[in-house]
Amino acid sequence: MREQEYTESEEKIFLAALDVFSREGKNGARMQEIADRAGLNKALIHYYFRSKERLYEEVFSFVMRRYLLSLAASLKDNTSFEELLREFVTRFLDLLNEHPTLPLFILRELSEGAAVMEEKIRQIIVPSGAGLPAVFTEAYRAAAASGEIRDLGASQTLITIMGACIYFFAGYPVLAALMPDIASDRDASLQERKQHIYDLVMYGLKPRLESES
Amino acid sequence: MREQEYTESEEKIFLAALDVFSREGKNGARMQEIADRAGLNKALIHYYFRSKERLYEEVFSFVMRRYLLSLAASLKDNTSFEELLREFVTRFLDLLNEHPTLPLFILRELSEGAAVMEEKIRQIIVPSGAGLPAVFTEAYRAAAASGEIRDLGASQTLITIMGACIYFFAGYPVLAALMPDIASDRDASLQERKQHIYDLVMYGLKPRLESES
DNA sequence: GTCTATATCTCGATAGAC
DNA sequence: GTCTATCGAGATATAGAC
Repeated sequence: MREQEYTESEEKIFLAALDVFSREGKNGARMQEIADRAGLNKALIHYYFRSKERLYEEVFSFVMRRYLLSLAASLKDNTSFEELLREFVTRFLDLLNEHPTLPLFILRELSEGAAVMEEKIRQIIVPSGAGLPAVFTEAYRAAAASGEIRDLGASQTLITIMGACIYFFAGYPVLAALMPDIASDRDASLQERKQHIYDLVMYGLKPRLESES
Repeated sequence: MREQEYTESEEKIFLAALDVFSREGKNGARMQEIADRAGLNKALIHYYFRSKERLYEEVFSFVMRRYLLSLAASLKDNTSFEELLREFVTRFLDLLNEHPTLPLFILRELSEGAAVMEEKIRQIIVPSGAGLPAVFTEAYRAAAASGEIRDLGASQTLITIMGACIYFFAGYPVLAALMPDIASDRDASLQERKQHIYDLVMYGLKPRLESES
């Protein structure tokens, strides 16, 4: 929520919780493990955060906000759609690589919380992320209007780009098991991935002269 | 595992477990809820499946196998890469739409199980899914060799396609909160999605004549 | 095979000393 | 603020009657 006003112990707990919740999920996480990892005891967690539920909420809000703000930031200050796309893909993949558990952490919460959390989700997502699709959509429409790209729908395109980025991390265990070339050098595959997504999407959006279907 | 040799009660339990585990995850699921939903009692679950862990494993294996086999099936018997792509996207999205909890169910397990499950994962994935990337890769390489498409890497392209399909479902709560146009008509968005992915990818892969960058 | 009743245990939460 | 010790809810798992 704030993290500025945190005392030293509070922050130790928060960081430990971030770590444990990311790996184990809300239900899988154990207060004891969080305490151990923080180098403190369980009682202190309750002293500062009252309950597991509240601690989790604070961690989730923080993660979600960081995630959306980071995405939104990478969309600002680009001169062309082409530059925006390259910047977005590069920075998004770098962000995910720094925090590989991040996408599943968020997605899992959304599926488990479903109905109950829906309202809370909106409270977090909309303020932090409002800039995200707006900036992208605006840039997309401008580029489409000027003829720089085809209009396949801004939202649909953004979903495709994000999915293409996220799935590399979220689905990595499956991918690695199925594709030896990906498993053999993860870092190289990730770098290739930046170029691949940018290339495929940009090429797919650019109008072509009168030729094939 | 088999489901053929199941008795009637066994199958009731299995189906109830499939339902509950899909919605709640391994840790969130309660044996009591599975028993209630099966119209039986907890003791019987242990009689047939011994423990929650074993029951979960059987459900997970089944889901994973069905998922991979279904994907692999949609790749067979296509005459051109273009047809294969259209068929794959359409059938994959239909599969996910029928089982919207499926992607997160699998992804969650992979993240939680991580190190421990890695070996078991391979035992399930590789046999069931071996055909998947192989068939795609072969078709991709043939099309690339004949000049029908550009060679951006078969694995990278497959990851992009799968990610673009899966994220619509896995990330739906975020997407719906951020994009009013998606939220307003989910079914229509899903149908658009089929066309969008096919169009963007196919157009992005097709070589163009000498023109712009 | 199926049930009820219960044992056993894990974990979140609290009490209370310091 | 921080700790140890412990409670009590709720979950998995088992015993044993039918």
